[in-house]
Amino acid sequence: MENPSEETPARWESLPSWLLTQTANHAHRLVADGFSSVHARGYHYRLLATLEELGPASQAALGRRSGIHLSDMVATVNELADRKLVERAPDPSDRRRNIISLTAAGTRQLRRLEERLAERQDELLAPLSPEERLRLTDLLSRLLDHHNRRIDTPEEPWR
Amino acid sequence: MENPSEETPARWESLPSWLLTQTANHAHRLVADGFSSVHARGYHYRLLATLEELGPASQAALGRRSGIHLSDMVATVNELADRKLVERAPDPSDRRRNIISLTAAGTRQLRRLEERLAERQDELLAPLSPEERLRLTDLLSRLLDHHNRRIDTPEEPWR
DNA sequence: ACGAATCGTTGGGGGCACTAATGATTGTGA
DNA sequence: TCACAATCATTAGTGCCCCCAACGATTCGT
Repeated sequence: MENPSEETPARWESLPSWLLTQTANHAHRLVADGFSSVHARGYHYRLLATLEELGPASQAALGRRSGIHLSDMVATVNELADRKLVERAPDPSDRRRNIISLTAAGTRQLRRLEERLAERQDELLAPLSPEERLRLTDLLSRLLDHHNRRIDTPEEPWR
Repeated sequence: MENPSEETPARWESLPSWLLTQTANHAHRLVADGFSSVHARGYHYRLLATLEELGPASQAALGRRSGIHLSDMVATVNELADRKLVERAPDPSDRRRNIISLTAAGTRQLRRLEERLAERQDELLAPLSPEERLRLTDLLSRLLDHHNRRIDTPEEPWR
């Protein structure tokens, strides 16, 4: 029969979905590690970065741009606001909304997070040559684009 | 590492760690979706597949092989045993151990899960040509190998 | 025979993604 | 203009995967 010993690769271990999710686990571990060294996690970075990109905006707008679910936005803003990295103020022109804005401390924190993030990219791709890194990011970008489109799909089926 | 200049997507969206984790999210969604159509999740598949590969084995052995944490093994085995997909019996030769074995129904379930899994691989890689798929899996495999080695710490420095 | 290691189990936690329901507010169109 | 629809913030909860600490019971190594 087979080799019943230890180093045989399980069947699923060559499946693209497995390779992808497991490699992503490592990536996540690396990045989360860097983030945790400044007491942050992914959502914090995503929110701060989106805030810098958009400028002051409502939680809903930030959620749409950053991919953070509206209901997770609340806690994320709370956490950042507690640490004065972000400010939450009512929108006078639309009383349903809060306007979230970046503080100076928030900007500094964002810079730190970007540093940690950049450091880890190299660690993540360590075994690949520069050309291979480009190929990988290209392939992944295309996959991601494809699946994002399949999900966003603003409905237009009529006309 | 170039400057993507105009029409900047959010800065982080071109980072390898982002591409990887987000693509993995799509992969996970696809697969989990297939699994859930037969009332299963990733751990169930991994356990059943490992069980078929190893034959009856202890929970610890199955955990090591499948990458499922020992403490998660308990619940996973419980869930599968409740549905008679797996059997848990004491090991007479080592009373610390349980011997887990696959039932006929478990094998049938495994076949179903493998079907769902295979179906989704194609969906996942849809936008890529056959050559590109090979390149992607090759690159990912190398990344995964690299990071797995850095973590496993195979104990052998000793005699 | 002793301490060290292993096994199963319990009971947590963190992070990310997601759903449902609610009250408040704003918009829209008939 | 007024009823209805849509949006916003919030709360409360789920699911999945990964991980940690501690425990009693058992077996192993020396």
